[in-house]
Amino acid sequence: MNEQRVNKPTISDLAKAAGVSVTTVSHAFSGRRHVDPETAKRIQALADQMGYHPSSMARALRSGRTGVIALASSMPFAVAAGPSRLGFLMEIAASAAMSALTRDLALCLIPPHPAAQGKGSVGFDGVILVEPMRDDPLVAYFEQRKTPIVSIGTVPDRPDIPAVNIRSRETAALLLDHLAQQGCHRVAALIGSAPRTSQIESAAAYEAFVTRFGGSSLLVRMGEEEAEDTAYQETLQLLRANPSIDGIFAAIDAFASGAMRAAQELGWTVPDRLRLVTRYDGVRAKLSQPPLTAVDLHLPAIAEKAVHLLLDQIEGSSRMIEADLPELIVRRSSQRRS
Amino acid sequence: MNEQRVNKPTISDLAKAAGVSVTTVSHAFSGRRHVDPETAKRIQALADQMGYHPSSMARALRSGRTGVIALASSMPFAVAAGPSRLGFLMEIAASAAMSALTRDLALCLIPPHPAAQGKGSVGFDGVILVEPMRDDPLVAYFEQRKTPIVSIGTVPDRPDIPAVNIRSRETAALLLDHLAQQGCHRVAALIGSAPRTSQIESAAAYEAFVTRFGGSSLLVRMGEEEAEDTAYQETLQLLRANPSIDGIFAAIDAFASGAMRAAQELGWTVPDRLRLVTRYDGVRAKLSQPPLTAVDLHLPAIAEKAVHLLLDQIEGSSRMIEADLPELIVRRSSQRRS
DNA sequence: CTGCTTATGCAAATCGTTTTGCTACCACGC
DNA sequence: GCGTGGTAGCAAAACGATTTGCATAAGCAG
Repeated sequence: MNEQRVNKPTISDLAKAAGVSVTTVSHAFSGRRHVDPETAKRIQALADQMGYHPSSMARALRSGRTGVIALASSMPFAVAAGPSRLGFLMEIAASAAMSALTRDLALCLIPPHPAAQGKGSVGFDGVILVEPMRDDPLVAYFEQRKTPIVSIGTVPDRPDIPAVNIRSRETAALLLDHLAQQGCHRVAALIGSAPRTSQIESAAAYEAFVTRFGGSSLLVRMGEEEAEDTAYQETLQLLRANPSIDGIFAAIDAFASGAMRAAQELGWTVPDRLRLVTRYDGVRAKLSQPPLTAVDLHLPAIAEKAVHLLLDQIEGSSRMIEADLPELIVRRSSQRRS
Repeated sequence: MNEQRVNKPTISDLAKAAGVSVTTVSHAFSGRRHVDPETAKRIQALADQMGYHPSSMARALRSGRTGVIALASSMPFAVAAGPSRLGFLMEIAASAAMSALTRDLALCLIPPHPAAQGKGSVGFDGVILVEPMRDDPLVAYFEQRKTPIVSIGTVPDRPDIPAVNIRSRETAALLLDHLAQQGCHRVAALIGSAPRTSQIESAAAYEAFVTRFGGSSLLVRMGEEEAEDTAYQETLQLLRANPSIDGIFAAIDAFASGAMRAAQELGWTVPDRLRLVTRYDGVRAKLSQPPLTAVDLHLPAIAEKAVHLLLDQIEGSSRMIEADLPELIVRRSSQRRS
């Protein structure tokens, strides 16, 4: 009992070794109360020597914070693992992980695994939801567990949930205006059918664009699964039925890839016969042939804001944050003279 | 003190409500000891009604397990955040997160942030290292903290650290043999200079290939930062200096992208004039024009094995796991007749 | 009735911190 | 001698679960 285990030294081991009480050691580390600099130095040295690290679990229990936040998307990773939206989610994940770590938090990836429903043995201090849908079960789940939530992209119909507005309306407007400027007269839109704010606002921006510039609306809504193939099929139909189309706005980059394939198959050259633009400037946009005009959404900044907001949320205050304005990145796929 | 807080109900709240002791409640949940089915049912119902969830922190403290494992790569995310190896790492991350969750573990992403050196307030039960380098500081760090380690791709010079062998030698051999079969006589190799097993074994496989088929070695080693541009530059030089080259083996997909650009700029058509293959079958390989012949490394399976192995490791036993054999995916970039 | 087993439940110790009172002790001015 | 203030440090009570050892009761054979 009073032997030292092979295991990690505890605070009381350290206290004993230093000849002080555990309280003093604790204060020496946290600085919550003054301890004699001499003593503090001795404790520090001894701690290093013994390889003492305060137990995160004990600290968590006492403080009520695990120091872990979660990143969750309602889009099954299995779907995202096709190259579809993996890039988008993971770019956020990587940035959020960095932001979290600089605040001494760890970031957990939690896939919406069916088996994980009831379980989830780990407690999170908060969760960042990526582009949740209307009535997203993840929202319900975390609200029931009273876990603070921050959303990247507002939660449709839930203005009460703090979110980082990723400005999907502005993004869509940017792209559509660009197409108009490039001389497009008949622009179609490929938009996801899931009720996420980005898709809802993209659709709204498109409708506004159509009524402003005249012409009938050519909006195709489609599911996110098998996004590229679906978009391929739909675009084939769309272009055949509407030979006057000269521009396409794809609200998801995988849609753009599919549309590009369809256009090429029909012999519509991009950008001469058809201009094609998409929102997310990921690998797809960059590597496409020709490269796709897209929008820099400032994802790392958005992730950083989300972490920041979540921390506020955990500590009580709540508010909404606007992301930086998105910026257009013009590439060949939409330019007047190739 | 005896009032119920606005906060989460504890086990003793529940026990009081059910009219039993905390012990009984605990047993009812864990099943470590028999409790009357009647009582158990009542407790369950009450728990659901009150929204009781056992505190993960208390459980962690008692059991010594946080239920959190980490995924770390020594490749700065900042580098990976260019589209370079993001795909590779993140595909593993997504899969590992799923595997972890099915075992009731959470997976944390930990970027090698400079500021995170001394800190890291969260305790991990174990860590999965992705393709660590020789003398990787991450290895030293976690060894010092006595955190169980499992590596994806063996740690060079550290056969004692349990790892999932991702069979880089076989992967390289597969690709090189394919090139030979396609009629290549003079194959060059683009290989990363970081001392990771994948690169070391790729180089070895290449040298073996060269000595077997004759001809001189054309191996270019280059850094991982700015991978695509570096490869572009190096390939330009390489092709100009060696017009007889008819095949390139790129050990990193970003290298392949750069090489492709260089070839196209020099007017070497792929695959007619030059056949190009790479290891990782990610977005780059699939979206490249022409698409790249690559290898299915079975990353999800590898991630799953890593999690499994780590769990063994945490519980004591230790061993090495072989990944499934990699499989060639032939695409246009390397085929004899386009 | 005694002795033995099985079913059920409880009280208390434990995990490693943080935090709250409280006690010395010293020095100073009156 | 005595209050007053400041400094250093300690003991003990949380935090919320799990687990061990013990207690009670019932069932049953002898």
